Amino acid sequence: VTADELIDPTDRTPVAGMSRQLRKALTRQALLDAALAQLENHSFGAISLREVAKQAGITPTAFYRHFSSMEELGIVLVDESFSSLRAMMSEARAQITEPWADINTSTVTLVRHVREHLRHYRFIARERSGGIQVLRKGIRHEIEVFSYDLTQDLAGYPVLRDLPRETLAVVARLIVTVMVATVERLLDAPDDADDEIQRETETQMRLIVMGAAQWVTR
Amino acid sequence: VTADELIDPTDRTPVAGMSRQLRKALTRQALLDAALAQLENHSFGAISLREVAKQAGITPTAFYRHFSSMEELGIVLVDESFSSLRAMMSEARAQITEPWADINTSTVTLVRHVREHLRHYRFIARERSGGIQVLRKGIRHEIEVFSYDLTQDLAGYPVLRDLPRETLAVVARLIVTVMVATVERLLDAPDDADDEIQRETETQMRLIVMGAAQWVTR
DNA sequence: TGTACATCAGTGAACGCGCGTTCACTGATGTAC
DNA sequence: TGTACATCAGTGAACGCGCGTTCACTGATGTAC
Repeated sequence: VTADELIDPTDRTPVAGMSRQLRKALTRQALLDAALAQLENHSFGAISLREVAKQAGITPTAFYRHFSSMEELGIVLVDESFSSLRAMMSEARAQITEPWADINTSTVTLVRHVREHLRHYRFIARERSGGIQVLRKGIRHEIEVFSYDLTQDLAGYPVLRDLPRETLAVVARLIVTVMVATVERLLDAPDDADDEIQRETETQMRLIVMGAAQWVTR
Repeated sequence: VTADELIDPTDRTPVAGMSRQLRKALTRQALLDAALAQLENHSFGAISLREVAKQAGITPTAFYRHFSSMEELGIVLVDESFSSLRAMMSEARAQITEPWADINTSTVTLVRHVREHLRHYRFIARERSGGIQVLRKGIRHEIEVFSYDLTQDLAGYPVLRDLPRETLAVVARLIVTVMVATVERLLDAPDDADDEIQRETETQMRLIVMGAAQWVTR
């Protein structure tokens, strides 16, 4: 099996030595990629099993060898979308220093990460408020967990040390709200607006942390 | 024409003295209401002309006497949804006093207004990120105008007077982001969470304004 | 006021289309001996 | 190592369904005289 053969998962010509297991995994990924491609222009509720199968290079019936329904594929897509975000976050968490430096680092990282995973973020942003309940619930849950983790991180900053736990959670949810809004802006904006959006987000984060630092002494 | 006859716009039995114009207006509103009802459970891209016509009490073909397509109906629905919000805002604008009191008033008003216009807000919240471009664009435009108006209002507060105009705009967009997030939370939450959500939003708004007031003196 | 004609909101049959899902099948891969 | 059988990813025909849209129509409302 050469690299070229692996590169095109829609090539279903028999290849000596490629195991059934590997071919199946490639087709499965081709289905996920085909769905993600269609999701650039349509919401999840508007894409069809037939079109996804077609673009992945299989017949509609073969789809069922991989997923029991489009909904099941959607759930896998939510997980796939968040997994690289989770990886990014645990890297970032290892490099925490102090708020004012971290705000710059994390906003720059966020903007770059969105640009590098546009299709996943577009999917998440759309389906977060979309019509398919199970996807909406899954996405909201991931974001809640994210907010909770951020509350923990905020508690580590000396400048916020004296805030009650519940207030820290409110601040964390506010920050996540700003992050979500930033993602939405990036998805709508041309590439050359990235720096402008990053600066605005950074300003907003600084405002929030300044307000929070004042909070306890008001 | 009695009140009873006017109450049921799906009643198409001839009524002496009801003008064609009035009957047509009633049917048109019945179509908009039917669409709004279906939008409680489905995104706009997922509701059909046939179902909307059926629920409004007319045949699918008669739909075209009122709108050239579902998309056109959607645009009217966006306008209808924002009109009561705009009315609320211009009322609120007449009662501006000082930031700390206004934050409480406006968050309480927002929560109540969302509860009173649930269907419209749910439609807007979904389609703001939804798959139908013309609706998304329309909604984003309305929100931009809203942000611009808020920038003007903020400029009137003595405590923010010394902030540069562009910073005021950034603060205004941050506040609008929080408002949008609040609407989304209200749509997901049970009625008895309203007070909790209102308090959290109020806290977030106070944090932001405190941060902004500090901004100029940093 | 009465009559003849115009308007037009709503009807019902019909169309072609893409959809999800079923079914019996094919043939390469995998395994038991 | 060779043979016979099992597995199973993918095929292709077929189904019934709801969709948007067309068309010629009906009959109450509206208007001109």
